[in-house]
Amino acid sequence: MPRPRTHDEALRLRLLDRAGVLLSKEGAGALSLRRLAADVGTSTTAVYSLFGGKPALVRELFVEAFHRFGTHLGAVPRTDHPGEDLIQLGLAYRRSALADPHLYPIMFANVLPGFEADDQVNQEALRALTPLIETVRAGIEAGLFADVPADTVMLSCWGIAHGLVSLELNGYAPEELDVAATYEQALRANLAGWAREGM
Amino acid sequence: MPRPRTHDEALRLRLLDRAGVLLSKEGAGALSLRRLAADVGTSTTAVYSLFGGKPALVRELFVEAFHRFGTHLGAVPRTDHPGEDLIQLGLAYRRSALADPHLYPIMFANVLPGFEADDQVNQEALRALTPLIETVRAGIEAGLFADVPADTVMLSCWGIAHGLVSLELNGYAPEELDVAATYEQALRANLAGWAREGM
DNA sequence: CAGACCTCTGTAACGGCGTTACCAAACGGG
DNA sequence: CCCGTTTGGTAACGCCGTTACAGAGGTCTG
Repeated sequence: MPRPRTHDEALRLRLLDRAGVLLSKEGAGALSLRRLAADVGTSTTAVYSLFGGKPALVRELFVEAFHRFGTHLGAVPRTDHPGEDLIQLGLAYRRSALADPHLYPIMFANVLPGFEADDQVNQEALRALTPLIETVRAGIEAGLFADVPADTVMLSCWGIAHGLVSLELNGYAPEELDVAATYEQALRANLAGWAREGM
Repeated sequence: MPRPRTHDEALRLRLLDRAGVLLSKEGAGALSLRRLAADVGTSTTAVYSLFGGKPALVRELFVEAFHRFGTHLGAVPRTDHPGEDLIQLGLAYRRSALADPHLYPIMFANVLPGFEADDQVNQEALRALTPLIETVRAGIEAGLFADVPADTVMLSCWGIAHGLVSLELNGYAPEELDVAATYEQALRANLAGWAREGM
């Protein structure tokens, strides 16, 4: 005999949406339950009914961020050239991060105190990276890389993309540098470094 | 006719030291002025007299973190082989980050709300990376790399190190992988990718 | 159709936070 | 010796996340 869900779903979406906007436009410090509730026209208690608290709401943003991220990566078409596919994945990685820059630190830096990604949500999140894994595997099967485990190449590709994007978002890219071009060059260099001798 | 500095310097150091310990052992959420003052046996007002507020205290931790970081990097000897020197710098980079893992996000992720590194402190901090810059320049002069700007190679080396260390600290390294070995492999691959054709 | 019941959500409170106003104490200079 | 200045403690303010409590409003039962 529960009360039927009336405004719940709509309110839930409005809260999540507004939380994302607050985060994207004003950063992590601006995301307070009181302000969020006031903006949406409800009370802080709603967050506790619908989510369970602030960390739980942040958790939803976390999976949402990875979902968008996975969409960006999944949109990259697979061709018969895994090497070039990896480059395109890397470019999509950066585009996704720059699309909403405040979502990126939620995924990869623990920028929201009180929220620690548990193993379950983490593994769920990492599914966004399956295009990367599969393309690395395809590259190995195509004989592109030297004899190293797939995880090694995968972590290296992820690392260079994450590192450069993270540095760029934190303002550490030299001003006079063409960041986009440098980024792509670095992706290609990293890939070339793993190439089988003579390729 | 100012009152002489009596306990100031000692109290100042005790506060900074304790703040570093709190940060390293319990994370960013545990660093509150009230707790810090209580632990050191003073009052929160002392922080305002000695530093000017919490962001100012965090700023001191920020420069301290970069100072230790620069010490680690500066301890790497220069040889006649800039390529190998770069690898050793990369290894020192990771050692430094793992030495006190909670200091690393202070430098490169904005994990402390309310503190944003201004340009002055940022440029001062980046001096810790001068060994990296100089070694890249030495590599270019030695003809190690293809014809690309020093900043490009430098950013790439920094990016792969930062990216892998950051992923490792956030628990994203696959468990079955030998992270240290993979890290060094990735450094070498990245370097090889920039190498002049036929080197 | 009426009343019991459960869910939802607003009000108000609690403890903790950073910050600030105020003030007593401590020391150097005249 | 006392005055001026700095230091740092007490207490308050306005935030925050969280929670106890109560009222409102649909839903099933009789």
